[in-house]
Amino acid sequence: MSELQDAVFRALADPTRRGLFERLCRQGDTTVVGLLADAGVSQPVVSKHLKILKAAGLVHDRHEGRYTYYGARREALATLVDWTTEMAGFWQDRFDDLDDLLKRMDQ
Amino acid sequence: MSELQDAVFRALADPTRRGLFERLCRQGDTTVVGLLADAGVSQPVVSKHLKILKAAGLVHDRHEGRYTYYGARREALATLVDWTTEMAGFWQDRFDDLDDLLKRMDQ
DNA sequence: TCATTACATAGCCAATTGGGTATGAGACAT
DNA sequence: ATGTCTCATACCCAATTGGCTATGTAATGA
Repeated sequence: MSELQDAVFRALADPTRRGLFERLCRQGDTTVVGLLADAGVSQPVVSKHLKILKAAGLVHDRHEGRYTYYGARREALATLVDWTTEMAGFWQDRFDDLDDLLKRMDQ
Repeated sequence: MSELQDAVFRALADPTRRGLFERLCRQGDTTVVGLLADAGVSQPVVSKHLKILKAAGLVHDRHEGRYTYYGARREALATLVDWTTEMAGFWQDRFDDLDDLLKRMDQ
């Protein structure tokens, strides 16, 4: 029901956007042209996707001269984690063996 | 890049589908009519969404007479957890790098 | 000053998506 | 045997989405 939750899930649903976010996680702050290289789409499309990721709180931007550096906001992933944890929680009430999932989440 | 990962993210992007999955997590195996109550959409639409969730491995179904019971498949959440963990991991790595860098600069 | 570079926005279009109604196929009850 | 109930599929439609090109604006460099 949460507005933010919906924005996060929706933003990460597109593979191009997920790819952009992944690259920002891997390599830190990057300019649009920097991201353009392996994005597989045109520059305006990259800008549009970044705008959507920003609206979902998944990235931040910083202007330096004519460059705009984008970076991942990993705190936003908490939305995903919280939801998954909640779903797993409902399960814990229902089943006894959650080991595999819980072990993964422990890491 | 993973086919399954893409299906999972895409399936959970829609609020109606997420709602269905949530209810299955909360209340265990349920029939289509059972889910129909609070879904806010017509029965065929519920069936269609369940089909998409099933294709993503997020739910399973079991036939009993004229009823079809759907249930959440917990293993599928591992896809989400793994991805999130990986993204968080890159963060950790970069943090370590930064730490390392700062230590070098201290000398 | 003028060209170039970095980026965002606007406008366009085809494909996908999420919803609907109509209908068919089994299972069950009367 | 017939009607009802559960569910899935087929088909249709409007809205959204994801891509493109063209263009504008600001910063930089020659």
